[in-house]
Amino acid sequence: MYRTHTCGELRAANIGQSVVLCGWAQKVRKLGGMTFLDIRDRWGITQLVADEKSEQKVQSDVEKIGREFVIQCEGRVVERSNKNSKIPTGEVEVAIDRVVVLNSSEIPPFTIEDDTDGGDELRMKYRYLDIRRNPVKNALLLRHRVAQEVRKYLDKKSFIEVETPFLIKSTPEGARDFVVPSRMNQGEFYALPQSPQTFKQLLMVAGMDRYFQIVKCFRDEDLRADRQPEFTQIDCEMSFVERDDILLTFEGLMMHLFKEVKGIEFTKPFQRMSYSDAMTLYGSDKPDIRFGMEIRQIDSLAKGKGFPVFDSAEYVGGICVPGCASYSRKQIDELTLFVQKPQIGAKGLVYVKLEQDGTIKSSVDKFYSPEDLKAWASHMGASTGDLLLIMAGPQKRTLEGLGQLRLEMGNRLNLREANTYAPLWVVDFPLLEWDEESKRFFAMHHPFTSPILSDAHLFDSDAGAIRANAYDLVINGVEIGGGSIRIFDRTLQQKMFAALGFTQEEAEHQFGFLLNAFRYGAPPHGGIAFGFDRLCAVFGGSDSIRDYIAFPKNNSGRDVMINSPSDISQVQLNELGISLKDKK
RNA sequence: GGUUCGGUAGUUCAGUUGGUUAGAAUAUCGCCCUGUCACGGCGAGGGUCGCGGGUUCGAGUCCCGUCCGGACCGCCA
Repeated sequence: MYRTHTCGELRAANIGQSVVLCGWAQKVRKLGGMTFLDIRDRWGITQLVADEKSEQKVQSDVEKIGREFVIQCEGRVVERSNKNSKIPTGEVEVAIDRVVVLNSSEIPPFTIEDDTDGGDELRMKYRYLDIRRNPVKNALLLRHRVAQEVRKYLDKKSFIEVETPFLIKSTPEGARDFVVPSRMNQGEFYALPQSPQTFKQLLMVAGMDRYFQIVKCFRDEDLRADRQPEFTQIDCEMSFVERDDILLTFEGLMMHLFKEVKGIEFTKPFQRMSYSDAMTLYGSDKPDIRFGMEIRQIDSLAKGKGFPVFDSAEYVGGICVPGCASYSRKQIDELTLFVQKPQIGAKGLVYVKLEQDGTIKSSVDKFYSPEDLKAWASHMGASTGDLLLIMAGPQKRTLEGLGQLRLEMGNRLNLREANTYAPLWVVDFPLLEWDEESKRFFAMHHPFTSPILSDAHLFDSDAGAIRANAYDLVINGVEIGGGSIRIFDRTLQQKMFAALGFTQEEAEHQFGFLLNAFRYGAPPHGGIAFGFDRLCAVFGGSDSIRDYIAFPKNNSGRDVMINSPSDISQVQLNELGISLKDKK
């Protein structure tokens, strides 16, 4: 045994014991006659001390220890004369009897401290050092805790964990596939799964009834702070269920996680909102409902008064920002620039200030009387001291722009507190999405999503209006999970494929295995998948999922620690029957 | 594919209209220091200013190109 205790364990109750600790040297503080040495491991940090009473060898050994040396120390637990209330082991220290350097260390490229001096790139390159730091270490511990609680809850609810293959078949719908060449079948390729979607449905046909898996998924698309090429889902599917059975089961999972991991109890069921309400009120299919500031349409009040911008717009609407009537010209200009960014692309921003003295000032005073503007204010629920921000233009874009402006104002007014959690089910998504470029419908969720059956008659008349029996879980404006009731009827599935522009042959070629399975008695089923990395980040109060992944990739999909992707040898290429195009 | 911000000491950054020997903090090393815990004091070493080209008497600074990194748009069923 290298050690008797961990570095986070010793308390006043241990005083007088002889102990052996192992860990990394965090910091050596020499004070002339005495030396303090902090030793650290996953569990915590303990102060070691050598002074005049220590043997000469101990004193000189301690002085040779540098940062991040791996050391073993034998000593006696003593009470500190100066206690440190900031750390759990702060009442005691270990008087060193013997210290051994198990391994020395080069000087690390950044400091191993909570507030490190290292930038992101460097930390990624030396991720194994970064993980020694508390913030990253704690993120991984949190992730472990969440995973364990997921398994505990789902196991209790009779779900079983089944592994599905990673080397599968490329499909045309959805994200770009990562592709793996086959040596034994030259010229052919596996694809890595974007999710185990079809396999979990096959498991339902196979009678497993309730399946889950905490599983890696792969999508070859450009990255963001909350998107990695490989990420983890909590993937679930249930048989003989309707939508509400699923919502309640997984609302239960979320409540369990919030309680066990965060100590937060939800007493009421999660709010539910239709996709169309989410878009009209929040300009987003993943609204942050921690704060109000809902969008209001004012077409009927704003049009026909001679202001050409509004008169010609498909949609006029705005948000009421509480208490911001005092915003300066400069602040309003900033907001105008914000909505004019190419990412939002608005033409401009109209403001109406409801001043404290009861007067109303706006950027469109020329066109609207104070009475007109008062009508806007009362329609938008504004009161004295509030600021109305109005945008106009094409309906969808303007709503989305207002949605982004709303989030920006929420940030500016600190209305998006990290420790407040507002979960929300968004339901009744459109089944199909029209793509202008290819002039065809795409499945908004995936091709196996069931329409709401009362809408199914619209397949031939107005397919774009069909609502899907699909749902997303949104927490604090982050899409945490989504799923649907699946089609289990062959005729309906064929209508769906037809709407997506698949011929019978194409459908057979791509999804024949699933359609075949459906010939042999598919139960009604549905499921959901949660973004595990995002869920952990939300629990940790962070916008970036990277700290919750032990070894993440950077913006360009590179692992800067192992330097991948990388070349492979000509021998490997030959074996695979692959020749490379010349780079230009 | 696009927009935008950045790249200067091991690290995080500053560096004025283009002008002497490129600075600070921190880390590192040395000396001093008996209760530190962001220890303190004194001192030292440490630079391909991402790379290439251009403008100029003179470029860290201006221009062009390129590489790398961050955020975002497109994309992500």
